[in-house]
Amino acid sequence: MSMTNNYELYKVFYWAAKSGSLSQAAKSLYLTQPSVSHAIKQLEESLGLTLFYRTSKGVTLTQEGTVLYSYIEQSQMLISLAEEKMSALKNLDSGELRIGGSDSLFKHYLLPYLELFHRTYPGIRLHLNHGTTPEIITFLKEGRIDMGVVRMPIVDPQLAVKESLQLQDCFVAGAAFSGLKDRVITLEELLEHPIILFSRNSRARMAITELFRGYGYKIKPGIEVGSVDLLIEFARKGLGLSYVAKEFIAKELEDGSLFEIRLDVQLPPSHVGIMTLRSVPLSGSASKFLELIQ
Amino acid sequence: MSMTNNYELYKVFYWAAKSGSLSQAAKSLYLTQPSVSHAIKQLEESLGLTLFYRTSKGVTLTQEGTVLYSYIEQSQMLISLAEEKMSALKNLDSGELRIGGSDSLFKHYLLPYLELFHRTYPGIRLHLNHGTTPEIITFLKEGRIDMGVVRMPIVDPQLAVKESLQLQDCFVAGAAFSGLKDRVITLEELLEHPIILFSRNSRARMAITELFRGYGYKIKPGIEVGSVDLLIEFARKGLGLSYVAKEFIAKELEDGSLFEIRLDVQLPPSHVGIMTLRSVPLSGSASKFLELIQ
DNA sequence: ATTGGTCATAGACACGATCTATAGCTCCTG
DNA sequence: CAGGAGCTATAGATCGTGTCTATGACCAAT
Repeated sequence: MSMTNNYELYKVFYWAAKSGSLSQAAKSLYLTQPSVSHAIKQLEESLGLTLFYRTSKGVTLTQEGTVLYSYIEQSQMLISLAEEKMSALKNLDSGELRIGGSDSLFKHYLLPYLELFHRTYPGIRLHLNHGTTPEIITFLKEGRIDMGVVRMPIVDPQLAVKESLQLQDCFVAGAAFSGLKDRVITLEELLEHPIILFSRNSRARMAITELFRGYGYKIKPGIEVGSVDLLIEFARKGLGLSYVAKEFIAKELEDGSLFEIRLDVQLPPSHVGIMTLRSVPLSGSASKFLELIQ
Repeated sequence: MSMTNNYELYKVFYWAAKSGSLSQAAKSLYLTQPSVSHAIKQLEESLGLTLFYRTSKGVTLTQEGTVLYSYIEQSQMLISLAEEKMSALKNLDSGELRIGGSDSLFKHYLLPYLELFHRTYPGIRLHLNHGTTPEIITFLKEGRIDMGVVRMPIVDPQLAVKESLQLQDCFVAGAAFSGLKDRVITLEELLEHPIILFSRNSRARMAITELFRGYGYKIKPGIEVGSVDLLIEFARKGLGLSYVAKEFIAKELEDGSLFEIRLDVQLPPSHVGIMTLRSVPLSGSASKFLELIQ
């Protein structure tokens, strides 16, 4: 579709026009002067126009050459900017990292890594998209995020999932239920108390519902909340027993504002996985972040 | 100074990104698919980044590729515009023609040619710069005009001058001097009447002064004017005898509002020359106009 | 399973970009 | 005025590389 079959000629033209000398242009381009002379001639022939006045002290643009230069100069600038930008992207001086996940995982798991990453590569813009697991998967497949951080298990042939963290969920309570402290509680007894669970469509919620059903019980929360922070807060205020990953409440267990309820059954651990699209290479920033996490 | 040694790769990249298919790009560029595949690979390697996701139904840009595309697209657009513009310049659909000369020559000599030229090439912008002969020569040497139209003789080794029109200067008068009609007048008698001449620094003025001096007379105008139109107008109003090229007053001679004064000496013809810079190729529009003039 | 599309790879070839060498020109200098 | 130092243009040889053909691997749809 283009009339000139070699854009290289424009590069030569640009340098020749810019420096006003074919010899100078040759130096800038690491070519010899005859090469440049020839290139310009080729360009002139292919356009059917004379672009330069040749004098014994260099070259100057003709009317037509001046017009051409005004376009080519900008075009070269853009390429030059593009190359700078690409170099920045390569060195992770620029770019973006888009992660999907739940707020709780961001806050309680990824936060320190994100901090470190941001300090190491301050030029990379971080985009944190929160959503449910299916939403995250959709985002990923649409290319709107680079990776997703969700609870396992994930079964999807398009996704590469790497298990990265094991969580031990448990029931916890605050001072209001101190009668349950230091004892082993049965599921039956547990269910006599108000239960605080994560909202219905979450992975963790489905897992615990399933678990109780396996033992022949139906778990029915008194309170449903949308964030781990509220699970913790409500338990502390004595509104009920929260079901939450032990790793997320290390501080509260430490200072005694919450205690773990020991059950007569073993609650299964859950896993956090990092999903990426199997078929698609990672961006520079994404692969660097993955590296950093492990 | 540039990191990528071949801008051709960007062209290939552009078409591949634009069409989302290496095969398609190959068709657009009149290449084979492996060539395109290889070119993209080369570009990716030289940038150190992956630009495309390859799938079995084409390619799509990666994050980095998208960034690159945003620059390259514009760059290609500019080149494409440049090529269009160059084509227009070549076909004289666009461009400019800058002529230097005196108002009188524009009006009485060039006007019909300018009209024809403008009708033939309406896209060409005409710039008419008037000035004295030395000014015109300066303009020409500075590259501010493409050609100059002035009275001969011009002696300047840098200039190519083509004689294009012979003018016969003569003295004319209007009805007020009808006593001079149908007679042969001597120079002496002529000088008894008020004379209207062009302003002092003009070629025509210098020529006539010189001529009279050769005959031993000193010509001293009663009125000096700055344009041929005023020469004509003042003569018609009877303010004196104007010295003017016969070719410029064809209409007035025809309708009888002016008549030529016959002298006992032969007034030398003068010539109009078209000057161009000897060392410098003409612009497309300029050479076309020269062609048209002859 | 077959077909038709995609992109990737390998290896051969030929064209053309680039080089060296030289010439012509203009300007400047001793 | 001769000679030198710039500049660009030209000619011809050479080497590199861009391009091709042929083929493979993969995927999706029939």
